[in-house]
Amino acid sequence: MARAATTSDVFNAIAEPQRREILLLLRAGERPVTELARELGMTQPGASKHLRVLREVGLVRDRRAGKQRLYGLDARGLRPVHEWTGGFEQFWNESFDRLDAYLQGLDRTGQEE
Amino acid sequence: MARAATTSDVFNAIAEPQRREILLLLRAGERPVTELARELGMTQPGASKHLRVLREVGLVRDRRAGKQRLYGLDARGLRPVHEWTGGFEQFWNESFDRLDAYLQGLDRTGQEE
DNA sequence: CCATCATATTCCCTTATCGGTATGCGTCAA
DNA sequence: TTGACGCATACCGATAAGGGAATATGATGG
Repeated sequence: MARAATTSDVFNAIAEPQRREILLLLRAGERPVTELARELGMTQPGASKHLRVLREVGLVRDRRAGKQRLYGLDARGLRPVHEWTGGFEQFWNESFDRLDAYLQGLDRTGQEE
Repeated sequence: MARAATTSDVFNAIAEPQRREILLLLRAGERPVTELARELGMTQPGASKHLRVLREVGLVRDRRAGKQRLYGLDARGLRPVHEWTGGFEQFWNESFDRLDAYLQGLDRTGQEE
């Protein structure tokens, strides 16, 4: 049972580096599949499959334009991720104070390895 | 070649729902493995394995406390994720304007399926 | 040193994922 | 209608992830 109910989850969708690349590119505007594939150095089926995942979680939208199919960004799904990580914001500041205490302490016990 | 170079990446670490739960719990303070497992309804080995992933990407730190091993949050690694998604912030506002135009357009062509 | 408790690791199985290649399907032009 | 183009899907192989159960490791108390 690999990766449990992770599928079709936005967190999972952006766990893939190439999919993140696609999203970054789409900030500049819509693109057809072939152009995405070319810009990212992947095959056309590869791009299509990543786009399918992104579409299923709602991060991209597609639109027909003649023979082409233009993919566009729908970044609204990224907002929950931004907010989720934002829930830790106080902790990554606090880390420098409270965590440093840990780090000293565990260096003392765990250094012989 | 499943999941490519995703491994040992923070994005991948938080792609797992249970690992996200662990991080949320650890905001309230350090905890031993067994307590985490109990609170999340998973087995002890299961918790240990998830904690291992989180440790390898630097999201948690462990510290010995007698027979126990206390895990604590190190949220600094979440900051890049927060910033990455933040790079799309203007787009999830803009979406309501620009994207709605797409959506109307593609409903017209893609509705027969 | 031995027993015990807490945790990590290993093994096994099932399943998902990624990449590539080949192929199917829809659209447009002639 | 046919052929070319753009893209999606199916299939295949390799990989590795997640869960469970059993076991190993490590520290502690007596």
